[in-house]
Amino acid sequence: MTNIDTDESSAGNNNQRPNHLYLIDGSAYIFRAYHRLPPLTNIHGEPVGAVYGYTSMLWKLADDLHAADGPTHMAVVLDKSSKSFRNDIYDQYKANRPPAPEDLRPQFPMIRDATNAFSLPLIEEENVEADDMIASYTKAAIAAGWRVTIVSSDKDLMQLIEPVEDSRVDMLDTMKNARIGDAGVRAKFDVGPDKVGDVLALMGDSADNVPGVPGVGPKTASKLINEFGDLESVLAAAPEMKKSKMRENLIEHSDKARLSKILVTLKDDCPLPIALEDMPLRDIPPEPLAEFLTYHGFNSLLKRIGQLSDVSAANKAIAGTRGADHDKVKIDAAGAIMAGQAAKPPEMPPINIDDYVMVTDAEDLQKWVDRARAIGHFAFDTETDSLEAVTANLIGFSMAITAGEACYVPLAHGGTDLLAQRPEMVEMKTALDIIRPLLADDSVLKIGQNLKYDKLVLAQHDIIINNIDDTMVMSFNLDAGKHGHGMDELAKRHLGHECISYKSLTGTGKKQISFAEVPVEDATKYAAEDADVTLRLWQHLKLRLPAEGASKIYQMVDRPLVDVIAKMEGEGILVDREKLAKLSHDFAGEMARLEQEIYAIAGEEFTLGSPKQLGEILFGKMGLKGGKKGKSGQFSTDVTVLEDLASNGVEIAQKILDWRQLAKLKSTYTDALQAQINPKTGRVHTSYSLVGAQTGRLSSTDPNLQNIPIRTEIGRQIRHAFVADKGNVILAADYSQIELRLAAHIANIAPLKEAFEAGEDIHARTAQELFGEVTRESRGRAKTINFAILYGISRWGLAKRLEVTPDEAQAMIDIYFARFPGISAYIQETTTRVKECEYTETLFGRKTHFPRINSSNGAERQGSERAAINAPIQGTCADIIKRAMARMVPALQHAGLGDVKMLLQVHDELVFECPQDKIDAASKVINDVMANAALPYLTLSIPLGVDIGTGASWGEAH
DNA sequence: CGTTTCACG
DNA sequence: GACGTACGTGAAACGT
Repeated sequence: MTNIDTDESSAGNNNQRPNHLYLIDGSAYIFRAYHRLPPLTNIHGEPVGAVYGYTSMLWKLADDLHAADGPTHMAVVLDKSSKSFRNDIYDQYKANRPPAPEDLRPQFPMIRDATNAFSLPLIEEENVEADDMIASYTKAAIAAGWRVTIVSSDKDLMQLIEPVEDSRVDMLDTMKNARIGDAGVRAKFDVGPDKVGDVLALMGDSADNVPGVPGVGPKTASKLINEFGDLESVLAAAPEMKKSKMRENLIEHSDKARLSKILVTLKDDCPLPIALEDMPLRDIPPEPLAEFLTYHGFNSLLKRIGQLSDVSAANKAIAGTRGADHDKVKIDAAGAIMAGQAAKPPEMPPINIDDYVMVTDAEDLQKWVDRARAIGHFAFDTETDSLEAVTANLIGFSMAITAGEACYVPLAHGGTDLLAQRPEMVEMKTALDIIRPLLADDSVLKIGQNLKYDKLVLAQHDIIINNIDDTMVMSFNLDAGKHGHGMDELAKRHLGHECISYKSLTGTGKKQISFAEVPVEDATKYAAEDADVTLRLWQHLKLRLPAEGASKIYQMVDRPLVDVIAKMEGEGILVDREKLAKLSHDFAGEMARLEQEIYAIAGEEFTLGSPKQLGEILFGKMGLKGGKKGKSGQFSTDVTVLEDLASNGVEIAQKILDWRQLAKLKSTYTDALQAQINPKTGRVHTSYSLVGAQTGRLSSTDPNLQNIPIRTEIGRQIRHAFVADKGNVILAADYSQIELRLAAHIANIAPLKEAFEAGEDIHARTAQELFGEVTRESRGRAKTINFAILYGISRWGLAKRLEVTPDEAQAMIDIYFARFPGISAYIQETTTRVKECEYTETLFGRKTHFPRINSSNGAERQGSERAAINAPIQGTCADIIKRAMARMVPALQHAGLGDVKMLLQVHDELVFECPQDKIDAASKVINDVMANAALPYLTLSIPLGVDIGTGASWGEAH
């Protein structure tokens, strides 16, 4: 891990610091990459594992470039031929090397292409080894007063490090992400860098066929050198040593040792083919690099091209604004620059809950508001009596102006109970009138943790919050997959602070009290702390956003969505209560009938909803076959098991399946939804979480409106209960096959792209490619395989789904990969990359972290691998529909369709409530916005198809 | 509070 | 040799 100061002392005086030359030992890297990476092939079928590894390594360095003491000059050094002066003095030198593997040889010229693609100078001289060239350049650079970093892990090169604590030469091992200086050499060889040659001469090097002295290995060699000083002294002292095999060997093989010394000593006076000054590091021109990446289909790198400059700009911004604070910016395994959790947060006074102020009169409040306006930003938080924003009552609010400077404004403590003692408070209306203009002011930034909630609560009081930053969303854009994004967790992680728990104030369970009943003194500590912590978190996270390349997704996609989602939740959707009640009643009747039949067959009554009891009845008492026990030792009774029984004519199984379906529909939907109708609005208001799904999708709770039934006719009836208000229709617009389209684009699957371009039935096309014919059967299988591919396939998983043997499933996978070579390249490239940097990215740069991708637990690791294959596709889909949503509101407004309301999002579908006379106009706008949502940032190689339907209910609109 | 099942994309 | 085999979610019910 490399720590680089970005404070003023180093970043602020770039002009004065010495030139810094990075010398990349390209040849050594190729071999390591070749052996370390799986045998990847590019889209042309050429082996490119080593090329990919090499390209990734250069990429990492490109990030390093922008560090404060990063390179000013850079060059790649390659071996041109296998011969050098060493072969003239010792014909056995490197003679034991096997020839390069067949699939590595064609990669050597590609390494040159890669180097050229990065517009880096390439040094390769006939009859000169790369090591000697590196030694010569190092010597010249040091003589000129420069610093040198050798990008290699070759131990021979360690001789070039200066034997002092602050060596001007160091080595960088990009695979281990380690920097090696004088101390690193001593740790490895137990001698200083200047004695490494002597140690190597004694121990020899089997890889290069350097003989050394028989019987002397690294331990003995360093011991001898430390005792006698250098090789010649060791050899001279040998006759005086006490009699041993080692003494004999030292005497007998002294010539070999001297020869070895010559062989390992680097030649540092080679003529320099390019002058030092002629390899300055410039911005990397994107075109040649893009061309190279495109040719090989290195798509994940390709789409990150923009970041090379992004990172540069972001880092400069940090160096410029940070000034006095001493944060470290470090380079992680991926080379992404992170000011991570390990970094100390910006310096702030400690959190002291006794410093917080309670504001109880209007003049005081006005002073806080004026101060917030003067500073231009503040943290804000509302306190209410409910988690449900649409119905929650406002109890008070808190503000934090600077770290530690926070207040709470109680508004409705003591409740409405006339007997209760009401504490002194600013009158609600007065207080709201004072903060309303501030919250609406576009020039003052409002910082909050999940501000969507506060927006909804305050919307009840005609307060609009403009210009926001949301720490929860910021955290999600930085750390999705690493940890949760709740405030308490973030405070602990980033500030080392344990927040006062809500429960400690209100209690839990039966005894729980409303926040309005919490004493104002306690409420002040709690609420002001929330605002204070939010402000501190913001100061921490806002620095990380640009440094870690997360600004784009935050600013372009997720931040604008907070307003949009709040608006949708506030609208809610109209639900036909009578329809649901009737369904509940019908389901209950049918369930009762089935229940009796089931008990009759089973011969006893039992709890039908208990999988445990059911399993015992079926496989124990009735002795049916096909019982599988899971790890809990319980019989499984899930659909696959019951369907299996049913298809074998087991009557009870089908009845249980039917009962189960009804029980599910009734409890989860028809009963529950009625209870979710908001009494104030008469509509159902779901709550969307912007941070709920690691891939960037939304999730929906209370109630979940993203899993309303559709697949079965009986379940589908529930959709008919979601209706439009008078004079309106429900308009449902969904992306057609968007995940497959994006997979075709991202993995560059030519036949699928053609099919989408031509508007073909994609599963039929897949069936044609795979099985040579399109039948109902083959199309169904093709559909299953298509989805399996998106999810990271395994032969066993596919076998289970298709009810074939794993071997047959594997055969289908093989054919699929052969017909669509892009997909296997994508899978290989994605898994390789995620193993290196532990995150994936969408086309819009959204990161999802996979901290368990290198787990030693196989199941855990493979699970992460499959998720990582899926994440860029699912995540890009989420990005696209989110962009469509953010643009939809102004687009409708602009078209004079402000009364068309966006109500729901279901991953690839948007549901609107639309005045009957505006269906055509709205359809056009909605289609336009959705189909073009990727533009202009991203031009896809496939069209995005949108299907739109309308009807009196959601069910009819499909 | 964990497990099982099942609703959706 | 076992693990457990499709990705992402949330809700309800059971049973400890």
